[in-house]
Amino acid sequence: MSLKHAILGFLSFQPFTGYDLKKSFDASVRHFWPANQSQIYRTLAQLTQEGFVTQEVMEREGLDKKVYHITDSGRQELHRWLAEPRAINETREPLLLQVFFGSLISDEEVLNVLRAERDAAAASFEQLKAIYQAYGDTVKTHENPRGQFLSLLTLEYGILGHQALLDWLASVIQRLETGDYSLRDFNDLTNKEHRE
Amino acid sequence: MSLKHAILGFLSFQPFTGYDLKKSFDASVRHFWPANQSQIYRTLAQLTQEGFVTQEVMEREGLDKKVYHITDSGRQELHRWLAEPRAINETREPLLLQVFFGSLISDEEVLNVLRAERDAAAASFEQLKAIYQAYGDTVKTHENPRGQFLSLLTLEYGILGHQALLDWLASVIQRLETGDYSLRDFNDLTNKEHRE
DNA sequence: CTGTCCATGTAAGGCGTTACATGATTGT
DNA sequence: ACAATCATGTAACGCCTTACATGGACAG
Repeated sequence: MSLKHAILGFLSFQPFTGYDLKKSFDASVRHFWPANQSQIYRTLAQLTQEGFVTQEVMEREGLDKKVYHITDSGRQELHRWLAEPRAINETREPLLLQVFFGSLISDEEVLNVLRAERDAAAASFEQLKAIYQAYGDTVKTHENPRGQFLSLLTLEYGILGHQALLDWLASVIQRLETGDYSLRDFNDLTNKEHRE
Repeated sequence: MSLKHAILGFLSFQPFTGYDLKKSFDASVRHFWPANQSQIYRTLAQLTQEGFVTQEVMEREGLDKKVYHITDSGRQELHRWLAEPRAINETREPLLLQVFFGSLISDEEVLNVLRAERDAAAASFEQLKAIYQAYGDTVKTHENPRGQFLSLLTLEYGILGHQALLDWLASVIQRLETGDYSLRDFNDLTNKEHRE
């Protein structure tokens, strides 16, 4: 379970309450690992049970506040998970199902779906670039340049991915608008490996 | 639930058994919508209950064989779903968590993870291209050129996405190997919209 | 005095995976 | 004789989402 390890990751930086963890997720990793509140609380309970975190209870008016700390065995587990290559990750894309079965609906209906996707993708593309540009200069001055660099790489990934998506969407929309059923040619793509 | 609609999609082409549906998934949409056998059977039971499919029982030796047919209300539901724009789809990328928290492990450990990912991605990239090239010429001669074209577009998407991924991985690996913490410059990227 | 922020959780249900179980037919 | 293919399912567990519930503090 990756959510466990994402939480351990944040706690390895500093102790957090469930509430603050939620804010950290939303502020940094939500683009590639969204997490919701109830999930975070449940997972913190599990982590506590497994001995990977401990809770420090701060008495408050109303409900008590619980600050979570990572334990040594938590750090060990996190390290193990981070350094371990994962097998291929399976992705599910409802949009592609819509395209795949697109022959069952009209061109206008397909285009409607594609244009909506393009608009949404364009918006988050701009958003990612804005964040990227806002933090891009902070690497050298950051207390931990390597860590800052690595975390910004995830934004790079998002930007490049969105670029590829927008590219594809534009070309698909154009082909459908003109009734041109021609396919892209990928023969120019160098595949240096597997060649003799 | 998209699996429901993927199944309805296949059944809109022709009746299938659960077993054959599984093979159809594996042969065509597994790259963007993997489905396993028990899930398919459970979902077929649900669809039957909802009146979107009917079963035709064929008596056999051993267990009976059940062929599923889509109903009119199933076609209607499928159409509705296909034509409806979805909101943004959330994606979860364990690899990016590993990179984001990469400051907790060594360069060699990060590189190990990234190289494994690159190798896996390169393999599925080649696989996608091979399928694409095998079917690329069939559009014009296909009984349903539009449908064939649309289904091949999903392969295009996969190929472009993998290209972007491999691109990113190569450049990240190179920067980490040389200890170069510089970021990509995306200022050249045209964003024609949102500009005055 | 209304709403937002801080902070905690429970309940229920849907989606997905893994493992297990059955049993005939066909190919090596 | 053994394995693969055809074909069906159940059980159990894990992950994720949505909705609901509580309650003080503080700002407009």
